[in-house]
Amino acid sequence: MPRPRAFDERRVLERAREQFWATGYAGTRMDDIARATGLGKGSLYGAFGDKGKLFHRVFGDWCTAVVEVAEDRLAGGPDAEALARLSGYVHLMAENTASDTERRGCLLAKGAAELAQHDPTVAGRSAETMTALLTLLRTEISAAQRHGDIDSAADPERLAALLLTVVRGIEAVGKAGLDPETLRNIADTALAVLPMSEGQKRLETGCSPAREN
Amino acid sequence: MPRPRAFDERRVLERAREQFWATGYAGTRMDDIARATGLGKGSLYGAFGDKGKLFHRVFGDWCTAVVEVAEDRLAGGPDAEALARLSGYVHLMAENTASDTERRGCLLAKGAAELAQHDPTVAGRSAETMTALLTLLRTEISAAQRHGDIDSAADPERLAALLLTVVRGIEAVGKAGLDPETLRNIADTALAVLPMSEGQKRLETGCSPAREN
DNA sequence: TCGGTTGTGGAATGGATCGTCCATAACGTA
DNA sequence: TACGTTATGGACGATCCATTCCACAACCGA
Repeated sequence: MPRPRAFDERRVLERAREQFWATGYAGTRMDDIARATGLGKGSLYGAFGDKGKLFHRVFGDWCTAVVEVAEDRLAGGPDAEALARLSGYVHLMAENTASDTERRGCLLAKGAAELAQHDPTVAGRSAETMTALLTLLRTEISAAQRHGDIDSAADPERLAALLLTVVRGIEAVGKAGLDPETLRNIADTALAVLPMSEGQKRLETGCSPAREN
Repeated sequence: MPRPRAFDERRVLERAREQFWATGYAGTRMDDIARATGLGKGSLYGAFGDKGKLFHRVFGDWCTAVVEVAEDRLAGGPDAEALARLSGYVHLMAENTASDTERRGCLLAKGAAELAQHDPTVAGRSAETMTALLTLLRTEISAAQRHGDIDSAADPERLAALLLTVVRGIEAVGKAGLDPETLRNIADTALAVLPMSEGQKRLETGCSPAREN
């Protein structure tokens, strides 16, 4: 019976994400979002509540996407390729930051930096996301250990935390101004220093493991 | 001849820093700073220009301090202790984040995340800071290589970039919600996976190198 | 075709915020 | 002690921004 919505909710959220991504939470005006989406204020507020709720929605979707990218790259596949999957993931993340010519960074980092301290929803969601990424990385490291690539004496939990830190750190130093080539090198180096099994020839720290992405 | 200032500029900048640190640039009101410092708006604007200039001043001082901490911990000292200095520095940075119970994070990361994209001054200053930290780390890594601790085949530039990424990454994942114990473990792990010289017994990845701080 | 319900979009509102202004205070010097 | 100069701090103005409101439009079922 009611009048149906004339807009595509997904598309509106995409536009809103662009705005928040570009100018942060405090720096984005609802007018900007209204103009970017073509919606009137009434529709915007009717559909999403208020600015905070809209941001939470966008932020949550982003976090979901971050984990999904990791799942696509990491989860599932033979143990023999676990190390390659890890390498592919870390390089992909480095490449994302390296090619972010507009220096927008990652909305997860940006949002957490701006709001996590005062907004429990943002804090909780970002913490969940970190935990999910940690689990994915740990699983793959264990797989690579089972296959005999990574030294089985190493604690997979710790190596996973290190890799997560490197991935998030690349984002941070990239935003802080390090050049793209350096960012790519960091990904290479992080993978090169992973402790390999006794039998494995240790990769040289000075050069890169195979880039398969 | 003129009436002298009744406030201590250093103290005012400290208070302003607290505010910007706690609530970010956009989230801090000049009225807050006026109240926190006890200054009236007239004095504030007369002494520091405007909100942007005041932030630049605070941000610049912070960056200087970040580099000074690194210099204190890293620069100068015998090659034989270079590895210990590196360890001390990385652990100190991890400890700083781990003990930041209010989750304020680092103003350098926060400011860069919020403003670097649109504010060339902030972008430039943060990039300078990264470069300075890189240089300090590279120098120490070279020293540790000379002394035969770190594998001399490794590229010190790359290892320095990796360590910088880990340090900044710890800050990022800490703000994103990882627990303090994990943060400390990350520092341990990062140091444990550094490529050691042939003759050196490789540290176990599962446990920590000596903590001297 | 018609009524009820919900969507739409722009005008209006109320509060907050940056920066200015100015009357006054405090200091050094003559 | 008197004067010129700068500091002080609170009131003020102009702007901005999140949110609400409302008159109207669009759709669906009867």
